[in-house]
Amino acid sequence: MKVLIADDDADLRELIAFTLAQAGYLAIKAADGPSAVRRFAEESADLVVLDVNMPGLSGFQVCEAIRARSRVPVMMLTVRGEEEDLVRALGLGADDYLTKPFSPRTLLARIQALMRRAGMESSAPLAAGRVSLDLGEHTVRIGSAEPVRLTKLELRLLQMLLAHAGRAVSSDRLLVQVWGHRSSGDRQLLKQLVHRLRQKIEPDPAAPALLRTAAAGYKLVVE
Amino acid sequence: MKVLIADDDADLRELIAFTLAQAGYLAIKAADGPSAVRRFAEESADLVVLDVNMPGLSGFQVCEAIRARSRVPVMMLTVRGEEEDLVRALGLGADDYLTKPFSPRTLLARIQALMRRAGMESSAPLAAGRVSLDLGEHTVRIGSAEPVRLTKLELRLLQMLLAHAGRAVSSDRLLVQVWGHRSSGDRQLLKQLVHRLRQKIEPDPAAPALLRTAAAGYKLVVE
DNA sequence: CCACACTGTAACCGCTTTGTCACCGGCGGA
DNA sequence: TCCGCCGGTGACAAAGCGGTTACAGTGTGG
Repeated sequence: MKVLIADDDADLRELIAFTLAQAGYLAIKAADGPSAVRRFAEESADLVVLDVNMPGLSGFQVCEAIRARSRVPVMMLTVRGEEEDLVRALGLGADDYLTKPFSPRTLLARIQALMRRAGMESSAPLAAGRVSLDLGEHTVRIGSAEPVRLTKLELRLLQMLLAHAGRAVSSDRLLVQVWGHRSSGDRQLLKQLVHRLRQKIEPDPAAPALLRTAAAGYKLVVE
Repeated sequence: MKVLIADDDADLRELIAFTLAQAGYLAIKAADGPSAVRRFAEESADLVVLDVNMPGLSGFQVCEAIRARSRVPVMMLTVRGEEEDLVRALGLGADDYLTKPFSPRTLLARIQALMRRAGMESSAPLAAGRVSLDLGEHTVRIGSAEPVRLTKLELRLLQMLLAHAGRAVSSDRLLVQVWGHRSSGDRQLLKQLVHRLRQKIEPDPAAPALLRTAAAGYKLVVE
């Protein structure tokens, strides 16, 4: 599930991205209006979080541009007390509206509510290289092979690796992202999960080509 | 369009009623929880505005009662800064949430947004593939077979699956949408309901062809 | 009052998923 | 060399989940 986050405040942008990534969403970031519109088109996001005040194009203009092409849920962010903004945003077809400051939990709850409302449980598959993940169906497809069914944990692991395709992800981070919060001593779980996943997706599980061991963690190889 | 306004603060209630009346809605008023539930049933309102703090039954309880019977849009009102409330309200199936104090314009804009959204959703098709649902008669017809009578819950379940025909709908979402509240631990209910529905609509209930188990939920197969 | 339909609850089965343990082999440092 | 660490592997037990049967409570209509 891809969420586009457009905000020129780097701190806030990263905070939102981190919160959503923890919740299993794939965060796509943009720092200004024009790049938000571009990235939306490129990535075909499933939900958009838009700051009202952005350089280039305002959140309103971005919202308008997006609405011209798509009915994807849009959540607008603005500073407190600008009532005009709220009315304008909802008039432009935004689906929800949040005033800063807000807590990550609040944001997450509303985003989940929007997703639920939009009926977007399943969505376009995530893909990188020959690996494409279908979150709705809980399957991966490697190249043109038959899709393989994955369990919840396998799916989550692969999703995290896919989100950082080509780069190594540390064991600690994977533990946190897949299980939520584990002591770093719990490598055994990860070891097993990787093993099981390799059995499913590697042509030769003994010589991993896709899911490789990397410095202090693992990485997904996409050529 | 009828809007039910439930708030024990007479001033606020009248203010909201006046605002909505100006905008062309028919306002129905209730001053406490039990009368809100009663009036909702009597008047079959198209949208509900609920204060969280009310005598008799809290806004949450009223929301739960309404969700048990209807998917009408619900907007909750509460005092500022009660983050728990927000999470809880959205979890119970409320559609929007506003913190006091708010301006009448804000309320109106959000209510109109909710109405718009509800209007879009109500156009959801009642048929897909060989499955067609008659909400008035409480029946389904599979292909050209005889229509089958469904119970209230079976109808709701099928309606939800039909709204996302071909895609998987998670158990949690089905629980919220069919029963209205329910914690995700209550899978037993869903299990039973699916079983009973399959007995009615599947040619061979032991090998489901229409209502299939999918990743973390169920889906309706339409070829 | 009884019969019936509807809904909720419990218990059981079989399969899958997940957590845990034990062991192996390579590698680097004491 | 010996030892400990680390990743990989196989095996097994615990937990979870879906399907099913059975039964209890409730409300309705005859």
